[in-house]
Amino acid sequence: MAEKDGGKALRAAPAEGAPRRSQPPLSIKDIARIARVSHPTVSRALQNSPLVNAETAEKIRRIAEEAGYRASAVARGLVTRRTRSIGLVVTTVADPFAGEVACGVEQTANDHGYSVFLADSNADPERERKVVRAFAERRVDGIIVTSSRVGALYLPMLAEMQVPIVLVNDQYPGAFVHSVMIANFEGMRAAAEHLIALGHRRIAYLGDQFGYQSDAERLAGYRAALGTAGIPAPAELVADGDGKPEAAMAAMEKLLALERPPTAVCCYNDMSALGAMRRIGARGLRVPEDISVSGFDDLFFASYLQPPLTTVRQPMRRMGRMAMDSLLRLMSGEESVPRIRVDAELVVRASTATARAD
Amino acid sequence: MAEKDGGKALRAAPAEGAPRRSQPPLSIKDIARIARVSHPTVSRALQNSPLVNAETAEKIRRIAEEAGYRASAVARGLVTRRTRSIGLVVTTVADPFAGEVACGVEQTANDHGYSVFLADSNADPERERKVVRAFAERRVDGIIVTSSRVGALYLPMLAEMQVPIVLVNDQYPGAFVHSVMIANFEGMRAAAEHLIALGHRRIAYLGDQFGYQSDAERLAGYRAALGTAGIPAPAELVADGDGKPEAAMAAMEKLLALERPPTAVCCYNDMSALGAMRRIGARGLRVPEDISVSGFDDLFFASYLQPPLTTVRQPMRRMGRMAMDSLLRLMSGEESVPRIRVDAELVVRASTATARAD
DNA sequence: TTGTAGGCGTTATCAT
DNA sequence: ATGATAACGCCTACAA
Repeated sequence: MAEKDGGKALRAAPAEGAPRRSQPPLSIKDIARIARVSHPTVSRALQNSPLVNAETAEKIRRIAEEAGYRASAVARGLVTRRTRSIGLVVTTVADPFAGEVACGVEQTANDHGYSVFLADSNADPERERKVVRAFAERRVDGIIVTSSRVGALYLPMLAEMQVPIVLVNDQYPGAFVHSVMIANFEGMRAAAEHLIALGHRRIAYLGDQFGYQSDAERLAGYRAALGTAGIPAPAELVADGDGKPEAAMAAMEKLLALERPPTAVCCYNDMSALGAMRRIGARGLRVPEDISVSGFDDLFFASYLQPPLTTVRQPMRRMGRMAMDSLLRLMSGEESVPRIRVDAELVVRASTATARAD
Repeated sequence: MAEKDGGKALRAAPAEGAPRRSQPPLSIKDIARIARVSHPTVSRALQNSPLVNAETAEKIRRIAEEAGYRASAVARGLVTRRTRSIGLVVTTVADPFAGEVACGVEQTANDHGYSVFLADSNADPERERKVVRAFAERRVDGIIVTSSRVGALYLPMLAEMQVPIVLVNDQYPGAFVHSVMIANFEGMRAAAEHLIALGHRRIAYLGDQFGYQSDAERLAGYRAALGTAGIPAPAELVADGDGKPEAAMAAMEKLLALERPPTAVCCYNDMSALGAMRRIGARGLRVPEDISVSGFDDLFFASYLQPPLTTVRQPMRRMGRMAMDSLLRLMSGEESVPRIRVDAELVVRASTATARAD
């Protein structure tokens, strides 16, 4: 029956300390032998090619299914020169913003048959180099970068790979890549206007010194709101955090130590707001009675804080999906994929209130 | 000079709508031609094989470096039958616990030259099937599963792949896989003992009905503490959430509606505590004055809540690293990789206090 | 120390 | 409609 056996049974034991698979996975030739057809026919049948007899195709598919055959994506990638995999770079997935975006990216990717390589850069140049190298070697078809603290040389390195890149909320001057961006300016302006409408006149901005473009745009939105209302925004009211609670506490400390402390604070993001609120509480002051606080992102915990946080919502998961959608189009050769600007939405909760009459 | 050219220049334009790379990546043969050696020599040089002349090797490495050559991991994977990639399954990376674990996994993986495929299962059976299929086709060398709500048939499917699997905080009766587990029992018992020491006698447990083993063990720890202290733990004081704030609010609601509501609540995790505290606040009650609340995990926001949350800390990132360490050993053929039990640490903050004298 | 030959598991290009 | 054959880019014998 099985006259020639292809030597599969003879295959030597795996080299050096790595007998991981007891049985090597079935190959297309195994299926071909069982089905008594050539392996190209199996290939065609499994791809639902019309070039193969319907019955034969059905039979082959049944056999493959029963045998638990899984075509090797690595072999396919070698010949087609497309791996159907993408690289996703984040500073750290442990960051809630990055996690949400990653979730959206991953879902859309999977829906379209793509797998996602995850890479945390940790804002470490050394690690960034390794990430780029790894993605290049893996021959990913495209790359998405988000919440990056990436150095200036990082992106060019990625660009050398000759694959499309989509940035989420990170844009660089003269960017050579596509992007999905939240409306930073308008979002923060709305937050500031909200505080102004509540009667605040002494409003601080607690920023992210590593936020690059995002921070610059949000700061500009804050300034625009104050400017339009004829409210001064002295330099002392602009404090630098780093987008995380810890640094925000220190920044808030400075603001509270001012001769005339602010009655309201626009924070760069919710993580900063977390730190700011904590520091305010530690000083024996109350939010919003003594100081109003607004955030940016609307992370899952925002509505559960005490008091619930007024913030500017980003549809993070959807932005991840949009980024992947754009990447899919770029990968399929589309030239005219638009850069996307996503509207931000002010969500008013209880951390902002009418200014004290002081 | 270049007599035979291998036809590279003749290569037809990429098939159907996908001219993604303007230039195909350099191959090992390209480097060989430039260095005027054979490609196996290049291969050896790049692997720092002692079998190649030191000078030649140096020259080859220099040329490869200058040319920006990146060996194709997909071609290598095909021949070596090891992809040096692993699959990481989470219900969703947007979950803070999963994010932390993923971060640890990713770092350790990268440090050892492994790449990580990320897959969100979303607790959706359909998606779970796709994940398994994708990992099988990608020929991952190993798999890590965490915070899974996976169905009972899911794990066996993964097991069919014949690659090592490591579970983080998920264990099944008669599990055939390795795992890194937090000390659920001892951790929750410590939390309950802490509340008992504060004088509480009416202590509730707000669980996770999908938490399987984790929930069962934590519940047992809670019961053990109460039992030892001779305190009753009637069924009405055990409420079911799902590990997320929303459901915890509903569960807390039920507890508050009891004829004799609890004076303290042990929550399955911090996300549940978030919801519980919110509901308590919404009822006009105060934490910890009226009700003490404890969590589990010590997520980043725990210490920033108002009041800061008393909780049982899991070293999540480290657990991710440990899982990857175990997987590395399993992948290299080690037989005796121990299952790991990680100690949990009670972190007392301000959400728990002396019981009201009622 | 180096080169030649073969094969990993697919898909693609020819024949038939 | 199907089968033989040749890549894809790399690694690993074995030969020189």
